[in-house]
Amino acid sequence: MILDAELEMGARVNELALAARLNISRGPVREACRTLVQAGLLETLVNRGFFVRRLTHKAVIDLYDLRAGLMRLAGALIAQHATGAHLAQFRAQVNAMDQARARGNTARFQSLNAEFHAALIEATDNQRLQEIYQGLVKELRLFRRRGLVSGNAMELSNLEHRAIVDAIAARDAVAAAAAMEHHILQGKARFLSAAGHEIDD
Amino acid sequence: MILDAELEMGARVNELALAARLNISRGPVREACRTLVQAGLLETLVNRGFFVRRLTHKAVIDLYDLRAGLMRLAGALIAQHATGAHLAQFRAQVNAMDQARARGNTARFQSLNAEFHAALIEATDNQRLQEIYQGLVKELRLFRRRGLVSGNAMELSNLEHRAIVDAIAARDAVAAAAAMEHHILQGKARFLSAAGHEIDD
DNA sequence: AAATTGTTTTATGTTGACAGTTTTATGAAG
DNA sequence: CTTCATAAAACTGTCAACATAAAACAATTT
Repeated sequence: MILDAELEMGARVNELALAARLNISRGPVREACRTLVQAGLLETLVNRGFFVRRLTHKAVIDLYDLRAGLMRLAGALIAQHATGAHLAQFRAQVNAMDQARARGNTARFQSLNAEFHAALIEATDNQRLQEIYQGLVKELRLFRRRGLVSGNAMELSNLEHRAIVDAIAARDAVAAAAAMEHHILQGKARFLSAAGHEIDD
Repeated sequence: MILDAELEMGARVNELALAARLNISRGPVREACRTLVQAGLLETLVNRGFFVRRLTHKAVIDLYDLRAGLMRLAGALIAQHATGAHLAQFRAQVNAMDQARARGNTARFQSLNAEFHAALIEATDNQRLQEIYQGLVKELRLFRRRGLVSGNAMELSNLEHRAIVDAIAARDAVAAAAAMEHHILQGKARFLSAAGHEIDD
């Protein structure tokens, strides 16, 4: 509900209403909310309840920096560990994104883009890194008014994707790390310059 | 209780007993456990309860890699943002660690070491980075039989600390990032070579 | 009319109880 | 003495109710 923007930022989570809607009692609702607090999607105020976390501009920038750091690490790890199957998958995903871009299908591009990033993180074979990264992505989704992406941005983004895959294929950990970091920081720059119709990554 | 090793790895958390000990009911205990699950200190099995997380050797290695990546990012951020007051604090902490080392006071060295790392992370001015890093440190404490550190390891460690502070003082983000990463990866190497009497960082 | 105070309403924090599952204990058979 | 089946105990998952704090509203005063 939070990620689908059914609950807007700052909104209070009514435990009783939510429990009624889900046909459960308040106990499980509260336990779930505690999980979401730790995940960064909710915040809690004593005797006032749970609220959808309000992300400041700075917090979003911080999250981009964090993602850049994690993705940099991911690049180095993948370059060391990736199998041929992984590389084939990455190439297929990048090609599919080019097709979506050619058709102007931004929604499909974004969907494929998220899958590509998830596949990269999975290939690191670092469970905790996956968990933390996916948590950050969810937090960022709090802020993204999912939408308009220019064809130009898609093209640039996918060129960066190719650079990443090429570095991994060359088993060049340093280059892969740099390409990953650069890609996320480009996404951060797009967010900063065009607040509103940014491309996700 | 988990971090003080009062509950050993793999142990089941008895909700009723814990509630009785704390003079509260099971509800708050369960909510706290849910938080600890998300923090990585507990794991949950349906109809069986909460268990202190069991860290495999690989999971510890993965955590070191993650910490290295986060600390690398921290180094770059600090080099850009640190104030003179920060630098003075860092230098004082490193000097204090040298004194503790000279006296062979390993406990104090470790305590100061933890403070130094916490101060570094704070200086990044990135709230989420702080939270995630401190979470990782807690996870790693699950594994550390806190103890014996050779004087030699302390000396090497503190030399790395000085390299970090010098790079920050020079406002060299690249060097600071590299020094940070190197420091943590050295810690990882110490863990790998000497399982049992490793130095923490 | 604005502000302040008192009252009602709403919602959270917590508790104790119940149902269902897992674990442990018990006892019979091999 | 071990193994398996059965019964008892213990514990988790969930619920409904109570107590308390905050918010909303009404009435009084300035």
